Amino acid sequence: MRADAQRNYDRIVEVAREVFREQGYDASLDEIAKRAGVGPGTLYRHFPARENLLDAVLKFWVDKVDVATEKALAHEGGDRAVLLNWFEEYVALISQHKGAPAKITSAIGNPDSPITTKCQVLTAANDRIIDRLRADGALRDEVDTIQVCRLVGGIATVADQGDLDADAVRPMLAVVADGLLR
Amino acid sequence: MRADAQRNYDRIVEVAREVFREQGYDASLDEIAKRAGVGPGTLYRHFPARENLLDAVLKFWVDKVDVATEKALAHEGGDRAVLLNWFEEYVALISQHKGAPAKITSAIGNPDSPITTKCQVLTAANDRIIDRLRADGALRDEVDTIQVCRLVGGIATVADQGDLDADAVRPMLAVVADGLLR
DNA sequence: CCACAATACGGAGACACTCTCCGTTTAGCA
DNA sequence: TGCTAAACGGAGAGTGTCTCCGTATTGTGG
Repeated sequence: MRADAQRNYDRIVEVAREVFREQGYDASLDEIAKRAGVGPGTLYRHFPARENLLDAVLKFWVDKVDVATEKALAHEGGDRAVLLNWFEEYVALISQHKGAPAKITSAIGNPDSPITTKCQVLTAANDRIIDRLRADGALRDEVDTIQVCRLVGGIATVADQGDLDADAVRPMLAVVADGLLR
Repeated sequence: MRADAQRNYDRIVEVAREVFREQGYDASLDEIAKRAGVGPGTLYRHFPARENLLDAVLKFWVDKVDVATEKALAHEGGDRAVLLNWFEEYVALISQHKGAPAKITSAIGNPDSPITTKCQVLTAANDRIIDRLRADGALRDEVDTIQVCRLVGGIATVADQGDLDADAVRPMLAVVADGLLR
């Protein structure tokens, strides 16, 4: 990639991260272009669809997922506490900005999505937690990773769109956890 | 209301019901106006916000909710079967058109929403099912109606946005049911 | 160091949607 | 039938998406 192109690409992603956080995932792309000091044509050449921009914005976020997974695996307490703690982390991870939980969750299990690699990171993280709990014999047999991602993602989506706080979310996560544990 | 106003109102609702079903809840309101043979001004005078139109579209739907509730209460089988059967009905009820599960679920518990009366119908229906199961001593103590609506609504939202079919939804509903039952 | 592809830029503008304002029309009553 | 309150409807302003193409920049080979 040419040096000026790289510069613009990086600048757009940086600005998009900021604007998505401020205004949510529905923010105007033309405004992002303007704030980044480029024309709309430049933005759309680098990111043909909004989701491609989201994918780029989530680049460093992958590391956060890994850190959170490690922390969850190292969590003190019983299986239920581990699972609940992870669910809260998971919700926080996919709720970085308004509209993100829905976008991410609906992309899970869809290999054609521009953010499919990010979804794989998430499902892999869930796999690790689930494997650990399964090794303890704590989970029901039919538990499936993608289903878990969707269940918790659904709660995150509802919380995002209905402006619910953590106290309203926790008991819902507990229901799902209890439905998964033996 | 003047007779011509009533005529236009009814016609708009009728067309909206059709268009929402065809194109989802995000359909163009100007197109609905055009198809109904009225100017956009007329549509917006009757329905200042999109949600007001949704509210009107859902008028007869209330009866369906009541019928479905009766059927669920009369369901043969144990408590788990009753609950699962109701959840499937519930998902179907709020998934009449694309985008509806999210809109309805995020309005639950929000008295300022234009569709708040419709949400009350839904929560009342859930109350009846929950009361019945609670009378059997089948539910955990901390179960709360609004939480149940949100949990199942979250699944419906994810299914709607990710184009999941009933076979993918059922096991997720089962997890929630198991988390609610003793 | 320069010329010249190849690459990238950017903004004008087409298109779509939302929503309002206000001049015109119509219903229904006296 | 005539009058007034109610309702209509469409032009158009505002906003956002996305493309096309003339212009500008980069970096390489001579």
